[in-house]
Amino acid sequence: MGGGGPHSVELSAQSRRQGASEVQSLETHHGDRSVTHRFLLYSYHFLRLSDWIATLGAIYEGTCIFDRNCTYLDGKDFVDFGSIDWGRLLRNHGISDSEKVLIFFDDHQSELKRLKQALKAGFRHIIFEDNYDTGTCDHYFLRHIYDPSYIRGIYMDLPNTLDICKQPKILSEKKAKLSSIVQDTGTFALALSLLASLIICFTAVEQRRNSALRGQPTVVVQYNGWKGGGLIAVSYEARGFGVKRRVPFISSSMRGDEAKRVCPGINLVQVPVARGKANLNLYRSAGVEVVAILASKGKCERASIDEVYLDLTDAAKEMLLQAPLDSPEGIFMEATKSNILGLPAAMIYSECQREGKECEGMLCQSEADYQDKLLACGAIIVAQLRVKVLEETQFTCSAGIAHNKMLAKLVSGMYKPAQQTVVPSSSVQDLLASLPVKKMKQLGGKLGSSLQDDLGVETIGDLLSFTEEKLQEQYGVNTGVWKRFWTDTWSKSAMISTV
DNA sequence: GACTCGGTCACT
DNA sequence: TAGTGACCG
Repeated sequence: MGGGGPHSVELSAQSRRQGASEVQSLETHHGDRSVTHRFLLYSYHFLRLSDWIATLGAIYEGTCIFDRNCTYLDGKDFVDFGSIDWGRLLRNHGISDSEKVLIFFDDHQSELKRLKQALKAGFRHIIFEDNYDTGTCDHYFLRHIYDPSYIRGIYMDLPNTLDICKQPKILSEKKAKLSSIVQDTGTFALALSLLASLIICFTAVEQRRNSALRGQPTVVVQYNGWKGGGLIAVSYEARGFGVKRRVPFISSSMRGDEAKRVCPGINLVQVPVARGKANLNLYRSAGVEVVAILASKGKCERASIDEVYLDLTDAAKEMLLQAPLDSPEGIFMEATKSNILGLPAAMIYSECQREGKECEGMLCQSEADYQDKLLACGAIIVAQLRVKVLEETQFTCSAGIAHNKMLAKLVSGMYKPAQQTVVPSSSVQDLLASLPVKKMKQLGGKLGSSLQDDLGVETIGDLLSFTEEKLQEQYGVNTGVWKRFWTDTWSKSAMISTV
């Protein structure tokens, strides 16, 4: 069933079963619509397709209709999309212009592979849909890397970012320092770090230990005696029920009893105890397992019990040398070889623009600069690593891929669980400009609050508009936090291996 | 009675 | 240098 990951076969079988009933309901539901255009269907499953058909109906009002006269390439008649003689099949349906066909992919296959095949067959209107629950699998495709606007609010363009603080009042000394950092960054633009963060490793570890907990809402608690114990980790299944470690606007944390009330079926796992205290060694060693895998691709720096930074600069450069990303062919080859694209994914929607040329342009992007290409390689490597981690440890993890640790960390949790987020060139400005100060590492506490309350700043953009004198007057720029802020923001945050 | 508590960093 | 506080997860 195509080149999917280990989940594909299983999910496809499930999807097929659901497909039969789904088709039934589609015909009933859309049967009274007037047919103005033939909708050719290639699919071997129809998971939640009805929703999408309805959506399409709204988008392409009157032009997209489910048609009884479908050719089903399904079951024993299955032919892979890329192997179908589309010219002949279209003619059989009286369609002469393939550019007027809308292709709808819901097959959880490599989007790049499909895009290439579709373009080759003359199709120009393509929608990719994917609808598995997040966290079950992962997915990655080029637009993530090459389309700066695709990932909202993330960008990396140091000179432009500096423009944010164009106030001439910045102390010349500080300015010089900043410039030197930027200069440094310019040369090291080749440097790339990324952060991978193990998601809720405590519950994941417990779920791996006890198969009965897998897929079940689970929390790890300590000090079971009072109100069910304090929550130290919450699985994503449990989060779906509204269980969380901290309850917003209420000073107390959620405890075991409260979790049980919100989610009666929840599993409370007692954290291991040694000498009367919580012993997290089990979870630490789980992290070590992951780091051991990541370390094969670059220097690792453990940031916390469940987070690690990985410097992929060399690995990315090497990949780029071996397979320059100038041609889509190379990208396709590498991407396919990397075995990341075939994995079913969290919901990703992409649509080629009306003109086929734009579509191809999106792919080629030969103007994409070297840094972005490195990021692209980094993203591919990370996807590979995450697959490997999943296979070898059963843990899923999220990752941020960026040119410095601060940005990587910042976005690593933007899409989760089990997803990765790339910080392409040209979006950092928007991100930082709109980033609430408290989201910035080290500004999550009192200092961040003071900045908001005293100076009225809401975003990093606001903050950067303040002069050095003002900030110094209020807080003193020489505090460690402040120095770290600048360093992490502007520099590559040189890796310090602690493994 | 109870908002986890231990690691890390910066400062003194 | 040991002690303290902020921050984090």
